[in-house]
Amino acid sequence: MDAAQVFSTFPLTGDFLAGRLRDQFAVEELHILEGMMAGPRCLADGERLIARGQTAVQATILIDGFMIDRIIRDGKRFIVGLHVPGDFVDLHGFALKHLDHDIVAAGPVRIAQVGRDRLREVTQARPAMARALWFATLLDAAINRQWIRNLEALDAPQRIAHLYAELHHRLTLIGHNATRTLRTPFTQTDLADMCGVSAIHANRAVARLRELGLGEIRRGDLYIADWAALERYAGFDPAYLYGAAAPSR
Amino acid sequence: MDAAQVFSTFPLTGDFLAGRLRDQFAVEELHILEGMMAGPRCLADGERLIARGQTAVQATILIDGFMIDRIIRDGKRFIVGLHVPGDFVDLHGFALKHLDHDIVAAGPVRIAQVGRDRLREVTQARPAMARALWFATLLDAAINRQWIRNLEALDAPQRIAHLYAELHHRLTLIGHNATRTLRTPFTQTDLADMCGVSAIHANRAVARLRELGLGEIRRGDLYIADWAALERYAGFDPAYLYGAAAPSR
DNA sequence: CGTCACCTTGATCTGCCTCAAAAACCGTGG
DNA sequence: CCACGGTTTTTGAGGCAGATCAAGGTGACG
Repeated sequence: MDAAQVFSTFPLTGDFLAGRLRDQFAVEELHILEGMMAGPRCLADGERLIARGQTAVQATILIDGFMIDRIIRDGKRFIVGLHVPGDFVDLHGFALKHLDHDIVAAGPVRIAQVGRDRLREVTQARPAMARALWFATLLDAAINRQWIRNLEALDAPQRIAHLYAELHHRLTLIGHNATRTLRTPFTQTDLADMCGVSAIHANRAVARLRELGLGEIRRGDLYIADWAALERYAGFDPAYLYGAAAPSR
Repeated sequence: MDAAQVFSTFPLTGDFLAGRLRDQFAVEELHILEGMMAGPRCLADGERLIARGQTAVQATILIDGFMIDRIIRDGKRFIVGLHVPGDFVDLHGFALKHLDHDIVAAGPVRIAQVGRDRLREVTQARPAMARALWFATLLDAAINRQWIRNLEALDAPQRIAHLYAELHHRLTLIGHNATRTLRTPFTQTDLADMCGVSAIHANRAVARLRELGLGEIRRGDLYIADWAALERYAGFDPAYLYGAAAPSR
């Protein structure tokens, strides 16, 4: 099935686990998944989908655009996660009952949703589906661990480089080919809050990447010639994304 | 059932989800869980249980002691997670097939294990068990998110304070009452690698906490009079640990 | 064509790093 | 009981990354 077919058959869930376990699903299960989702529905830039502490009554898949996991404390914002199309953005809340962070649209997005009870039925009737959803949340956790390592190991320009390298790989897994340009809606303040630096320093880090000839970031969009050079600079190793290709060791 | 009874009846798994969902299990399921584990078995300080990339053939519960999730890169060590008794330390590997980090004993530990196939049988036969294990991995993820926030928000003394506050709460959930002393096997180098600072700076951060009268850390053991003061200093909010008590908002 | 959000630049200050070395502690064996 | 070697902790000095405060500049859009 080529990409166009995937999206006409599975307009809501066509990206779910694409490049990961998607190939291993029975076609029947892909249809069950698609059939249980209601939508699509749009959110505007900055619109909050889930508030911290709110009881989770549904699960949400991101179809188009980006969303962030956000913690606000003492008026300061910290971004602790980032979602691309095909991600279930609030699945952690399904088993935890509520979430410890907000989930917010970064730029305009399209989503689809399924109610908690329906989701529970499906997971109980189909262990394979439960395993897939579990897997999806563990992918989030693996990315979290990598973010921890990045914050512990990298300086500001490297963190930003790593972020874009990660996005590039995650988008490639779902068939978005960003060869020379990677478009995002992120402001430098967003990048700063993802990387744990001040907005001013994020600006200087972006300038550094430009000086080094590794890429040019303008209004969130990365213009780049040599992805391998960027990845080398950031110490990027895609193993933690659990793409379908073999693990790096 | 009081604590002594729990440990004579469930010597291997008595701490699993204690203070969290444990109360909601059917007694029968607690026995199934206990019965499937083989052990206990000991590991010495620094001994590696799982290597990054290794295919996961079993799941391991920590009974006594501490273990860390470690990534080594270019000869430098980064600690991306921390486990206390009752944690399944390598459960992420069960659904992901392999892990992106090593799991290592910090100090001597006791563990018990179950084979992958047996675990799969149990989770498929008992959706409640599958949900519980899923929940346990999501708890890890919630802690990861908090670590990301800490690295983004706190300076070195606050990070160390937060780490001990977290440990105190996690140990309390499983019935370890550390009122005036919290004993750990961590060197200042370990603390440094968990907090993303150099060992020398970790030492100065420890000294800072002493100066401030918040607590004295000697060879990993924290001597403390006022936990509330430490938590205030660290900006600690236990909501992310999903203890049985109501969420903080 | 003005306004608002975003990006850029400069200056100063602090936290943290690195290199270097000394002191305290711990287990071990004499 | 003490001497010993290795590990861990402590201290000092110099330098860099990143925070903060304060202005400008630039671009998108009504």
